[in-house]
Amino acid sequence: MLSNPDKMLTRLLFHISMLSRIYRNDPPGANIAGPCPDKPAEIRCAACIMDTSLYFSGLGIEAKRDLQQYLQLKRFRKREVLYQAGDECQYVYILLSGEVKIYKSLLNGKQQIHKLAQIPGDVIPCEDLFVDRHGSSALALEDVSVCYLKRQDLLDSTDRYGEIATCLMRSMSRNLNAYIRHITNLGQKNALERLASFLVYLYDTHHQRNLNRGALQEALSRVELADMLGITQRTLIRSLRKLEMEKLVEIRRDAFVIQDIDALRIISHGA
Amino acid sequence: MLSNPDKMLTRLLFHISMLSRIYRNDPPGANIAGPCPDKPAEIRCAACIMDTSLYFSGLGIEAKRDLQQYLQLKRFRKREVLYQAGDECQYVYILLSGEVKIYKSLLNGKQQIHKLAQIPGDVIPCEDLFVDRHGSSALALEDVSVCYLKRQDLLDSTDRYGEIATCLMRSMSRNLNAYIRHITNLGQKNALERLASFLVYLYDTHHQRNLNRGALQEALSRVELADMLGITQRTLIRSLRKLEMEKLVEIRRDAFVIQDIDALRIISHGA
DNA sequence: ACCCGTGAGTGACATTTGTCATTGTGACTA
DNA sequence: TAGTCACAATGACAAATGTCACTCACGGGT
Repeated sequence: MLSNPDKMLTRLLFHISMLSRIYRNDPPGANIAGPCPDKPAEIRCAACIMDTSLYFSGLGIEAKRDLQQYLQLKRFRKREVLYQAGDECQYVYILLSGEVKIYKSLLNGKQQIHKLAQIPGDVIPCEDLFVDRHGSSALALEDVSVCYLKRQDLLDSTDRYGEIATCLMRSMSRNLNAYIRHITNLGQKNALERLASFLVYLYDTHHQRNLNRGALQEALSRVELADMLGITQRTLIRSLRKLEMEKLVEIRRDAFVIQDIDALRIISHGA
Repeated sequence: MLSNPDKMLTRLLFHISMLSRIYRNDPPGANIAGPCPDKPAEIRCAACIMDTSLYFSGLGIEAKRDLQQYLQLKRFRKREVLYQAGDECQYVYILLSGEVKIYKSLLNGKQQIHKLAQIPGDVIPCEDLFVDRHGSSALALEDVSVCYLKRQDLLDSTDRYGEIATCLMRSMSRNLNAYIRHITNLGQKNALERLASFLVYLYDTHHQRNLNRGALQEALSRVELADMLGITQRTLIRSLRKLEMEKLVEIRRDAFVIQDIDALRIISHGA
């Protein structure tokens, strides 16, 4: 089976040579040692990969270079923790591939997933950029690769290049709207409608990223999906059953297959 | 009865003369015509009022001046609409006094209030800064006064002065965290816990603004409060009854009087 | 091939929440 | 002072959701 994230990463690595040249304003034929010859190519590529980011791709060369000096590459294994609520908020991560859940734990053991980072370029943690300690926890749902840099370095870079601030603001703005949608779902919709909304979201994001249209893979367990939708596992499965009965979606162990996206959209908007 | 918002505005107006002097680097005794002598004092004051804003007070003089040229003052009557979802997103408002609800309407007529702007300096709409059309609607819950300027002027100003971008990012960051809290409340708490959370929030924000500690006035109707907490009016009132029975809060027609904030905090964290 | 662990799914019942029609209450007006 | 209006509050019942103990199914390791 083909693993899309890895494929994407490979494609990105392919572009490194061209991009690193551009950053240094070298002529096309020049030797591509890159600006930091002491670091392995994988790390040098970090900044280049930003070109595929939804937010950072529009940056000018100067700004990119400025960020590049701080950027490092890192991988997290499936189920590995990026950070936990209460930890010092030292690093900012830019997602390259994989999926990360960001969640808050309550005293009674419940947890609320408030964000899934899955689009390359997603900034983690967007909400804690100006906070000393993390308010949420982050965990890799699959193998994940990220660029990361010190939060303070990013803020410094932001001061030097206004464009970077704009990128961050766009990212935050996008997040704000995603949160508003989430709030509206949780506040005004019943379990079935929330589930339909999630499936529509999944469908749309997969299309947006041109992933295979048939089966929507999702790394969340049933309990995690329930934690995100603000329902219990029991209710989630009841709702899944119902959508399956009505032939709107096919439920596989590891993926969902949408059979009637229009009907799902209608349900998600509230009966 | 003493109206706090108006009192605050009066106090702000009192500071104008001093502040406008500072902006122009005039000696203390100079004539205070202000940088825009063609506009009435009320409008000129707009920029100065920013000094009391949670976000803009830290700006340097140059940045403030830059913003000042665009700022205008405006008042909205109780129940007046600032903007509606779908409208062109042309202006940005900075709250001076009063309270504004920001909400999303669903097709089935329900509405979800996702934010109450009530702290002087709150930026409205924080989430639509990079969007052409409003995603939510905003309505004044009481008489409201705001500074406002064109969205594009603000963005231009942001490009010239990085500090302004930082202010906006801090504001957005604060909003993000407020939304995350809201999501967690809606997703993981029952009606009683949500209500307790709201009362605690009300208590804390009133204290933060040094309002009278006894009765917490709230401009929301019961239905609106229910719309914010994601429950129905029926359930809201049931929960209010329960807290009243247990002597944790006294319910007046126009205000809440907290009787046991610690117990409320415990309830709000989930049993 | 078997065991075992983890997560998915189920059934029965309790509890919470929603629905809807109706009544109560205070504020404003004529 | 009565009339009127909007909002607050209630009762009875229906529906949705949660709880909890349980079974089922798959995959990995030995």
